[in-house]
Amino acid sequence: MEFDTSSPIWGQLVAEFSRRIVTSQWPPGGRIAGVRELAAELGVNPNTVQRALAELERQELCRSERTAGRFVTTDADRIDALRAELAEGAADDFVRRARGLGMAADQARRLIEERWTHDDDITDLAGATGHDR
Amino acid sequence: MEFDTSSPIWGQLVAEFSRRIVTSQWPPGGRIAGVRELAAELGVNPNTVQRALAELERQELCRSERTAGRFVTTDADRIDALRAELAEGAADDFVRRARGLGMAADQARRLIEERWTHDDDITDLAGATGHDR
DNA sequence: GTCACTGTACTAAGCACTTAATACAGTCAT
DNA sequence: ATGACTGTATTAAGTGCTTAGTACAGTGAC
Repeated sequence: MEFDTSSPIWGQLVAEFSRRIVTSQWPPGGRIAGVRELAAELGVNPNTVQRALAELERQELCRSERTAGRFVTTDADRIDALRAELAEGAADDFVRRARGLGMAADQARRLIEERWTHDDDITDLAGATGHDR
Repeated sequence: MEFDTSSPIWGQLVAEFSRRIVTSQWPPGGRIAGVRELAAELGVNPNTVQRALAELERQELCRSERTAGRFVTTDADRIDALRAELAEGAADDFVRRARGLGMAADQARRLIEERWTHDDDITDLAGATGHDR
């Protein structure tokens, strides 16, 4: 997996593991691979994985059985709440950035619709909110 | 200004300064306050401001007159391109995160519309993409 | 000339993150 | 009992970010 060097890897792992939980890639009650195995899969140090999982545990998204391994929570409400948190976080980030650029609601909506299908198109916003010329 | 401790401040300054340029808060050709003044305004070290402005210069968004100060580019096309880059970046980030959560296009659209007006509402997504219960 | 400003450069210190390398206690199959 | 697995803890090293402090060259007003 590729990581952004400009923010801590353990934080990016928290996001990735959370995503796996809400998409049931890591199903409720399922056993999570060991820190050494995850570290090898992700290409990072076991200590870094450990730190990310400790944070997931703090959020009660998983629990450690100490010697048997680590398991995803069986609390479906907690998982649904996590999904809502992540969705709202993504939406609020976009709204904050779009408003910061001075975009209007319909402009933002059109932009999202456009980027939804093709992630590597080139969009020309020049003139829509641009300068006098 | 408040900064996220989990990513470099100079990078957050690049984003903030870019925002000021595309919103004409820093108008084309306008003089940019000195590094010491900006640092005092933002509550950071002048060295950190310097690093952010050096990056803006590398992107040809401003140029240094060495002793007279620093000025925003007068190239309106470059500024329009920057606005498009920032808008697309925000949209692509949201699309990537929303798809990663398994959201459908109309779900994503509704979520954005909802978060556009009220940034601190509580949205209940439980059941929309949730578990069997 | 003097003074106040500009951008720029450099050092030293402190801090968080990441890594490698061990080490230890508990569980479980054999 | 032995060996292989679990989570967890610790140390040392290297790196990047941020800060404080200092310094220097060039410009312009007086």
